[in-house]
Amino acid sequence: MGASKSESFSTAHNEMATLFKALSHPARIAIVTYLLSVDSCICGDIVNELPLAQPTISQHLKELKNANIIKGSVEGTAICYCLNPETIQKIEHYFGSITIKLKNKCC
Amino acid sequence: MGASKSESFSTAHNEMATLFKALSHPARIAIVTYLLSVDSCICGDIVNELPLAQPTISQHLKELKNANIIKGSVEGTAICYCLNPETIQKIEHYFGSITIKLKNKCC
DNA sequence: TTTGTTTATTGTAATATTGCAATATAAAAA
DNA sequence: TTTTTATATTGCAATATTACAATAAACAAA
Repeated sequence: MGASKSESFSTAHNEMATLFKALSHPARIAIVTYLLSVDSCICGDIVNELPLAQPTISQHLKELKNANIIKGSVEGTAICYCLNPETIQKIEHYFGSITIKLKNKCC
Repeated sequence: MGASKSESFSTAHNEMATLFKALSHPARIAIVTYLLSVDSCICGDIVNELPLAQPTISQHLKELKNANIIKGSVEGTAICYCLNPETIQKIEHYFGSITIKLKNKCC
């Protein structure tokens, strides 16, 4: 095997897992952190910032984009990437509701 | 290649990536959801609940445990698993601080 | 048009993950 | 002690991910 049996799980569970998978690599966390720390958000800046080759960064950006964690807009030759607040809030809400449920439990 | 260049990134970035990787599979999301929905938290119940074989569940539980997302305590022959509130709060805080930073930005 | 700049895609090698049968381990029950 | 019950480990096949060189695509500038 090797393929995960995603069809055996609910859409909601698969959606959350997909979001977390997009964030499960240090380079992608570094990209998110970088996008938060700067005003502009040009792809080339990310390539200069991270210790990875340009095709690798492009691949990581694609995964973040596919998961709707970032959005990209064309700015002439360059592409400006930024975080998608909706998706961030979605994840934040997920953990918020877990915390509420945890308060009414013990172990 | 195939190995991620984790040594090129900060400890903080690697730690967050490790937490998200632990949550990046629908079976592990389903386990977290199940633990939140029940009072008891016996391993065998999880095996009955999920559409995966016992060794596979055991492997997923191990990954959640390694990431400190769940804790397990021996109860006779059985093992009682539960969520670790500290780790959940850590992740919740991560997104909380992102949201705050995002409010002071535009795209 | 040609050249330079920026980002994406393709192809591929190295490594990691997933799933499970078989088996091991550990503790309770008989 | 032997048996049963519950969970973990091992070994392996199928698949996915990661990284990057080479190349392509898209667009601006000369």
